Amino acid sequence: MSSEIPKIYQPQEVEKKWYAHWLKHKMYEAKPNPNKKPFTILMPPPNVTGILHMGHILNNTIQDVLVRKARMQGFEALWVPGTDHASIATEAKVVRMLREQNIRKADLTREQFLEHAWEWKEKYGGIILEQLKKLGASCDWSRTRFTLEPTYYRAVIKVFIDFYKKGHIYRGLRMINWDCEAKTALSNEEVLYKDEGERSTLYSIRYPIKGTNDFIVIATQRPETIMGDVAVAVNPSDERYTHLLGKKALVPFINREIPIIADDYVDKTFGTGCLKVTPAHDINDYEIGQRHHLEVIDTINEDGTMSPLCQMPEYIGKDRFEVRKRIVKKLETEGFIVESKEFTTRIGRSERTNTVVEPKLSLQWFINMQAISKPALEAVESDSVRLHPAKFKNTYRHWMENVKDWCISRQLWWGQRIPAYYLPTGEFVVAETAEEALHEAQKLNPTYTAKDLRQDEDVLDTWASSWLWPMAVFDAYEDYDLENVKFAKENADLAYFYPTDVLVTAPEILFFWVARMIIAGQEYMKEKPFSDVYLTGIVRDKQGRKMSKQLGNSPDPLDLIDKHGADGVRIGMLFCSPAGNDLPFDEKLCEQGRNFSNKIWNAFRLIQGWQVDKAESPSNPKAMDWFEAKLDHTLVVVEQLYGQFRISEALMAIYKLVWDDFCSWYLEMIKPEQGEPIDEATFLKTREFMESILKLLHPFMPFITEEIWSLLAKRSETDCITLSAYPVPKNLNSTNLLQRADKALEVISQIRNFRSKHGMSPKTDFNLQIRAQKTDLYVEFAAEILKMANLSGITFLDEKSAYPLSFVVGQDEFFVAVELQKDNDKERESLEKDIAYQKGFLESVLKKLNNERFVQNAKPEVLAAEQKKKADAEAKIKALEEGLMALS
RNA sequence: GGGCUCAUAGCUCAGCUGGUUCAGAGCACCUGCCUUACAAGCAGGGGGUCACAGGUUCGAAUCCUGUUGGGCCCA
Repeated sequence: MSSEIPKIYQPQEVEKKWYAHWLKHKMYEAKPNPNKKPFTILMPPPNVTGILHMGHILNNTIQDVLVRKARMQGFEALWVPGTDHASIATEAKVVRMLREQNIRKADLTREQFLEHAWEWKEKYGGIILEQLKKLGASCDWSRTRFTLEPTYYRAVIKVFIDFYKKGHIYRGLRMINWDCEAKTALSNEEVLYKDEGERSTLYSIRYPIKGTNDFIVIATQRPETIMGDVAVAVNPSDERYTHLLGKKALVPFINREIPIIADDYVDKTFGTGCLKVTPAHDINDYEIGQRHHLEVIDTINEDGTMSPLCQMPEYIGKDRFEVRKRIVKKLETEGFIVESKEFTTRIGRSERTNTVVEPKLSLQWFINMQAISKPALEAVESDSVRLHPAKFKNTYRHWMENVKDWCISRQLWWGQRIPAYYLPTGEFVVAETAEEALHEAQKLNPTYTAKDLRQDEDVLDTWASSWLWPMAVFDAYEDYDLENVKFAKENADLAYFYPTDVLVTAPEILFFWVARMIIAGQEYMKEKPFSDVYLTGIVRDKQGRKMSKQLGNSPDPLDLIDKHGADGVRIGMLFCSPAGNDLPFDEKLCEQGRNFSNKIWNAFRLIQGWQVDKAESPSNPKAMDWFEAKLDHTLVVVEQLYGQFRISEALMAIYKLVWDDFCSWYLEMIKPEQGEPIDEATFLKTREFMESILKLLHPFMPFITEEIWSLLAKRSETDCITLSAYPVPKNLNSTNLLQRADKALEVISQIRNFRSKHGMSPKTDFNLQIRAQKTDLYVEFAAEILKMANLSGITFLDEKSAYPLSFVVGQDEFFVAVELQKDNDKERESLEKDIAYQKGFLESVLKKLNNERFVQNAKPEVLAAEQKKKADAEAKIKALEEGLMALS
């Protein structure tokens, strides 16, 4: 026994050591290799602001498993890592950081702000990738990309221009947050709400119904917007107002006729249940307006004063809040106000100026999706891109068939700035650089100078950069010839690694990202970006809540790795994570993973501790044949499961092979007596088995397998399991052997069961008498049965035994040659119960066999199976009844 | 409101085109063991009217219809 090997596996130093070793020897760097097929995975780039959470652990473990296996199977395996600049999240983070330093974004120029942002990115942006190394991720770090780095930036701009030229990009109206004081658009993140809400007044105002003396009473907190009203909406199920639907109401003062419409958005319990619809000044009203094809009347100017469209000369040019006061007075004097009451509401204020944010319709940039999404729908429909699990195909189809245009502009600074330049006339040109833009502008009017051009302030949606990921990581657009819409020169990486193989991501970004990548791939490569999409579940806590920082219900993955080892955590995550299903995470799963590590470690300790006797001849040929067959069989099963992306099931198959078949059965069969040496043939074969097992495990548990691999034999520095050849099955005609062995193992289990039932210690041996029609199976496995069941001998009988204690396996009867004080009543009861069950079973079988229609309709193999069931049951009943008779 | 999807041991899930690989796995649980590889272990065991109600069939967890209850996406 090698005393220097600890009894319990210690992952901490081992993991650090091997990860450094792999990187030192550049074992995960890939380049085009004509002698190998490529296998490529692109990491969905995590937010650069992110820190590792359980979702990343799951997602990246799966990717690592796939890429490590492919590498061992002889592919040129490439896993490209990187981060996403995440414009909204990062900008918010930087703004918050600056505020802590008493710097306001509004006081900075765009350039100054971006300087701070880059500084932040350099400092914190790599954290998440460093954390992934702790997990064991076998990425090619030399290829790490960032979606805002210069080449990537250029790619995004090029694509914008290309799409613009192709006519796929247009400007359209959309509701944004507007700061009337700063006269600027705000992102949602720049709008603040007081936690406790704000006090406001809710006015109930009556609008006359046209052609009657009746009124309808609406409730509003913004009476200054009534001149922008285009409808009154009520809930369709609100019986109070059903009779008014289709009638016209008249806006006070200006007497505009507006329809009374029904819309589900309206909350019956709020105010009077009647909503005035003002599409220009409220996002929800805007949507109602869209649904009912209503006009938009914008009555408020950029600076928050009333516009001429309000049709009230005395208010034009006056501030919205002043007008509110004056109009309330006027409504009161003219008898329109029914009630006014104070209430608490949520009011958005500008982070910059603290003014009340005005929802404002604004021109934004859109991509016309209908025009470009057809090939992407087709790619999934035809299974050119396969989704796992396939149920997402339906969801995908539905979305793609009802695809909406994509608003790609964002009111932010951190991101690729929209390359549109406005001219004093309000026209604009689109160009890659300011110089080119000027050039274009001068085509319109040669007198323009650089000063006449003003670049769009907004940046592009982050997804408008990440949808190019599969091409941009290979610098595809550096060589892209926009004029001719094709790649100008050969790009070796792109040619070799594209299309990639598998994308592993979350279902919630199936449309935001996956679909758009397919669209972009079809657009520029005329080829899908990947063949298979593995959609993972959401990691939840035990109560089923999504794990999030706000809830604080997510364990820190690095703590878990510290406690259970990276291998343990990886295994724990995968144990219960079928594709597409949520997984309620429980730290116990990592413990199970850790226990498994320890089991493997101890199997290694056993083998390592053996003394080898070269003279000895192999004493366990049957056990070796059997395990060889079992291993081969598992290899086939595991390969199938991988093919179907049933990763957790593949893991479970390997888990059982290792724990049950290898440790509990095989090693126990061949284990020499205490202090005895093992014969060399068995030792070598067993070590070979161990190596195969380690290889099977390596994609799941890279560290412990590398460590044991290095200890199991003398090896050179670069002879690593991570680059070793994955095992392949040797002999596929082993089904018969496995079936026979199963039966032998069943007998052993039954003997153990018998002992347990009769309170007999496993240490007391006895002779086993077998009455069987065919005894060859027991002769074949005699050595194993004797050892595993601790028997003193096996004898075969033609007759019933004199020993009354027996059990039945299949059609064979087994007698335990030992004098036991037996409890006749208990024994009889147990036998009678068994007989009753068997008779019931036989009856159900006979019912089928006696049914003419069954015999006629059932397939021959089904019929044969039923007949065998009948024979087995009859034999068993006979044996049990004999046992019962012997008792009396 | 529209679409998609799910419901099987205490928990997490397998169960392909209906028929002992049909009621299964892992964990948890119970019993007995510190048997020198491993108590983070060994051996054995008990758990389910397959959400509910109908239907099709010789036969349904599996196919059809409805009900109920979850989840996701879009609005």
